[in-house]
Amino acid sequence: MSEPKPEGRVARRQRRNRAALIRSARDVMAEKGVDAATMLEIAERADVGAGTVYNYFGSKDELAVAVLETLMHELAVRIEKVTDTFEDPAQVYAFGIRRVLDTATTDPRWEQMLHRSEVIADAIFRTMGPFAIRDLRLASTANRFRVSNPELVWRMTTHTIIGASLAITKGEVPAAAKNQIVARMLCMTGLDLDAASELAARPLPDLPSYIEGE
Amino acid sequence: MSEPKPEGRVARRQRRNRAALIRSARDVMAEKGVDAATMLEIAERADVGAGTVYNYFGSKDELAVAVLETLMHELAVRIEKVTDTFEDPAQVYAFGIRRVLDTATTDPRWEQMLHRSEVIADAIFRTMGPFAIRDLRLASTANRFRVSNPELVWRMTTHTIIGASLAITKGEVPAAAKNQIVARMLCMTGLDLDAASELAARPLPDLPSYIEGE
DNA sequence: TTCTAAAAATGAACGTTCGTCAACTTTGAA
DNA sequence: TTCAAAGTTGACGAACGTTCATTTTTAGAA
Repeated sequence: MSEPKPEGRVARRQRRNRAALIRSARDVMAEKGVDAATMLEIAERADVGAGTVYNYFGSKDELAVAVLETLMHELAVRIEKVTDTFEDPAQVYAFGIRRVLDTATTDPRWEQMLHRSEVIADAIFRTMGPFAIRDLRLASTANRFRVSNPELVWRMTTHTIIGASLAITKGEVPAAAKNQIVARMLCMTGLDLDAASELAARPLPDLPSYIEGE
Repeated sequence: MSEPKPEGRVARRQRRNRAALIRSARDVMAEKGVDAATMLEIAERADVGAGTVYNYFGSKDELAVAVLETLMHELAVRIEKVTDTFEDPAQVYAFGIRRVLDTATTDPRWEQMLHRSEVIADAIFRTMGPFAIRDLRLASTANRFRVSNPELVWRMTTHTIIGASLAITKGEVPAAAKNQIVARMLCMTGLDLDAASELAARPLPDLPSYIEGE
């Protein structure tokens, strides 16, 4: 281990390049969609040669996943800031779901990504899973939910969120149905329909904006 | 309308070509996956020129959707044959879901398609929707389910099915969890967890094999 | 500061792909 | 038999992700 070594120019440039590439890819993919975004344009916007991208990401897909994870981590942090003042553990989980659904259907950067459902669902599962699964556990021990296998319920919920977001984005389902959607998703936690509907209809506090560096 | 005209050679050849293309595409895509299947190989296996494919299907994606719809229609017909003897309308819906989940995780032709989650979920929604939505309605009027918006519940369920199938296929969730998965999906119909679990655990009659021509 | 070997960046070139198109063949009514 | 319309064909263009030989930059030793 040679950790204490001072950060050299290489390391600094690599961090800058990596960040610039993710930022560039995030923008291009949000504008044109993942498929229409070309590696060349992404590289150019990041002020980097076409081949350099492959020193940082093994493939276009890997880059797309990195972009997704960035977006989701930011959202998870913002949600966390609000929910850690909540009393009811079930409400913490419900709030998270509602905000993810809202963001996915509102933020144009997410919308373009929705078409890679399986990739995005997996990214949500991994990135936001630690928060969601913890909340599911807490609410279960508090006897609000009845979840024996939180990983499973969370995985099913991520796919449902993406599916619902897609349907709303495509106009197949009105955005006004969001509360209904959330209620049905909450039913998967063992809550009965009435309790779930009530939980999904509670007032929704605003999210704080994201501040770089945790 | 010139319906009564006897079917000419053109029409006959077109039907043959179209069917051959779908069959060919179904095989190649099942073997190599949707992306790895090239339009050239599909055309060759159907004994047709490379350009001809585009007279029948506007794009590779359109062809993939046609393949999916064929598979799903066959499955829907097979399910229908069993369930129209059931007494409990809730069980009809539950059986359908269970069988779709089973097929998606077992049939190699489905497995390869799972990676286009959003396309396949949409195809399930449209192709099997008429059956599923009807069953949801029947079970609701019988007071077994509580579903005010069956289209919405069905749409959410399709995405959940695909997500769960993907997870099982990738080995992230054991196949033994299928009953749990189905139970949680049934919760979305307003059923409480215990009733849903019971319904998901009932003995599962076999499916008849598919017989060409309804 | 100067030198050097290793690490990183570069962008032209490569191999594939989808989808198009002008030439060709088949069809069936007159 | 004739011939315009409909259908088929495979070579082709354009565009993409990825590779790799070459050049540039770096960190540390002399």
